[in-house]
Amino acid sequence: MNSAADKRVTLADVAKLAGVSKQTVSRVVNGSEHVTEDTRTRVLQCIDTLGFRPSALARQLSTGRSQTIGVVSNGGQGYLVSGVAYLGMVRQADKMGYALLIKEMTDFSSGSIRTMLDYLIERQVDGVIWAGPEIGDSHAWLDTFDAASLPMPLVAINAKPRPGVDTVSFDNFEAGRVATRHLLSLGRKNIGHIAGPTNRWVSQQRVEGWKAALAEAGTSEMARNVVEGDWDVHTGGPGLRRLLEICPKLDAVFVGSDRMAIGVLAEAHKLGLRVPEDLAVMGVDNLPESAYLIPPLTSMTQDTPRMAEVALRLLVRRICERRGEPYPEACAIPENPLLTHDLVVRQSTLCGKLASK
Amino acid sequence: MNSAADKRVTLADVAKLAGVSKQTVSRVVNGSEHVTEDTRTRVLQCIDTLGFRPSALARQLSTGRSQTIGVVSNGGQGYLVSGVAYLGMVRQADKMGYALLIKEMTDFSSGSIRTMLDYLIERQVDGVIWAGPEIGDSHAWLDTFDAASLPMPLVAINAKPRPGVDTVSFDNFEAGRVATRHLLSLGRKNIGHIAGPTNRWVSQQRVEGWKAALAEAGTSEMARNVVEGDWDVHTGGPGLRRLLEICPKLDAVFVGSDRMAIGVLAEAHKLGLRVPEDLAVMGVDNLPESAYLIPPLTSMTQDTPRMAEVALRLLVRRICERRGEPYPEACAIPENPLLTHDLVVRQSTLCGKLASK
DNA sequence: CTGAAAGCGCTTACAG
DNA sequence: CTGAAAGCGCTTACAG
Repeated sequence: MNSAADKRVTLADVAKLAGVSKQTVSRVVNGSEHVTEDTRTRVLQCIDTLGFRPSALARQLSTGRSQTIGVVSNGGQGYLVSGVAYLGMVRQADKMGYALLIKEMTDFSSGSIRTMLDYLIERQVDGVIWAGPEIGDSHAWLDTFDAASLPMPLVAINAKPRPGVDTVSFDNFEAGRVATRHLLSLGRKNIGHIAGPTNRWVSQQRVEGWKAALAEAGTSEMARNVVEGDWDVHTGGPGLRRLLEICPKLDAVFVGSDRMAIGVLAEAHKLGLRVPEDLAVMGVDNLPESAYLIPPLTSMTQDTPRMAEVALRLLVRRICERRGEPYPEACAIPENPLLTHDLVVRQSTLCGKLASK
Repeated sequence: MNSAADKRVTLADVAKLAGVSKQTVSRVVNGSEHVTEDTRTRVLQCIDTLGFRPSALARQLSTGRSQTIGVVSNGGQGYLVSGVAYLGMVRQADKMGYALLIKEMTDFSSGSIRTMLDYLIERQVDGVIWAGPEIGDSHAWLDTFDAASLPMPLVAINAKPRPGVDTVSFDNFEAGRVATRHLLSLGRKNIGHIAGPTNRWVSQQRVEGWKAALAEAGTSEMARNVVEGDWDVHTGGPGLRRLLEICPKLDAVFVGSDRMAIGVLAEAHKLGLRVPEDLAVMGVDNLPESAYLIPPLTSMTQDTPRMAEVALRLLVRRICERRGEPYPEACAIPENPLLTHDLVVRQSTLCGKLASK
């Protein structure tokens, strides 16, 4: 009898049963204080017997806020962003009372971007996280983006900081520099770098960091020892082989991702190169698995869930600001924060001798 | 001037400018045929000049459909489900014109479940994917679940099939059996199993499959060689050590996840056990990395994105059925399908001699 | 082909 | 403390 097939129970139904106005029921539902304890309990009871569930849709339409944040990603390529980062976002969104509306983009033509933004506007999301990785000129539209042209605030993650656009990214330049310095500090003389795709902002920054470290050490000639991978494990091996062609005396390699580094370790093993004695290897990401590789992999920890969290908080801050409301303390995020990686040294770069220098 | 701060442009605004009724504008927006080419172009032009974006919210309220599917997950534990599976869902949802509303649960008390369902009802999602892994009695509520009590259909993934509840899962029993048969076929006599958490349905099924294979082979005495892990890489090593205590002559191990298998490989290496000569090792998941481990890992491929896709299609089918509408061909999914894993044999179980038997 | 009316289920001022 | 009215922006019959 109380089946879902029945018509939806509305505020009006409750009001009628309780013998009050919709108004009053609304007050009870929203916890207004201006209701007698008497009527409140009566209304609550009617809500219960009728199994009333307020329609969020209707509320959203009248209040103009959807308590929803749109997340635009590109699933195919952003492995980490799509997986681990979601966890950070979902959790944070939940805490702040927002739901996440997930959308995916497959190309970044200006038409597709317009369509996506229009969709989000139609859905009236309260804010947008632009989570697609910056590939080529995929984010070029942000260069001329006028924040005021969008009815809701937008925060980009893992993209190049731009004036007028909120961005939460890792300091990939610094990551490249710290990694390279580490290999230099081991006394390695022929270091190579297997970068991520060269059209990625993240990769480019890491390459710049690597160059900077080499320059600091007066060894800029190594800068040509760079090959391109695609982040994925299967490009690690071929990357190593190409590096060995460029630089046969290669004795260390800074790999752009732990997954490619796994490929490098496999290839080194196949080639009979001892790690770290003959070849020091390090990656970026510090996957849970990395500590258990053979040998355990030195890496740069990248706290992706944290990036997602910070982005969400910043977004909520912007949402509140636009509405002229105070924002929660937790949302006091600095402008365009650059999150840092941490170096975790393990056996793949640490051979007894050199380490204890 | 056309800033977003301005009031929202509505159907009425367009109607006024075009000198027609809201009605007609609505027809144009929704591509109705009963509009003169003349008025259509005029209206379209007005839409363009005004930058009109129809409010999905308002449409949803009047049509009663949100074109949104609620996905309930539990981020902390469902690494794969939360990451890779989302990609399959998002993609499929997009194709079928739905957006995904992501929610996370941290506990499975009946109160939390009720709250979550109420939330989804309030949001008026068109359907629900229940994606939390089945842990202990987390899904017990489904045993007495009356589908008609929910205003929208629900599909559970990776859970025990139950009468009256749509479920899309892997055939983990068969996976356990196939894996164990593989190790038996190699001539191994002392096989062990590192299971996932014993309170997980998935783990239990695999253990049952493993027992079944042993029974078939008349070697049920091996069935006691089971220890529990938590799916994660760090429990692989300890798992192996405990197995060696139980069964010092251990010569093969069926590991419940590739990530734990990575831990096992690391531990075996540390103990001086040769893989596969002394110890054959295999996992489940067939991660991209697994082919590049040392040695390359035999595994059972688990197409998680496909599970997500299938679940979404089945859900869309149910949504259409409830409304008495025909459903897309792609949604003709069988009831409670069990997806299968594929055995991928690699070096970690394949030593020359035994393999060529 | 086109339009006036009523309704989706809430909330926001405004009175009492 | 409580209620009648108008409105959020669209769509669904019903007429013409």
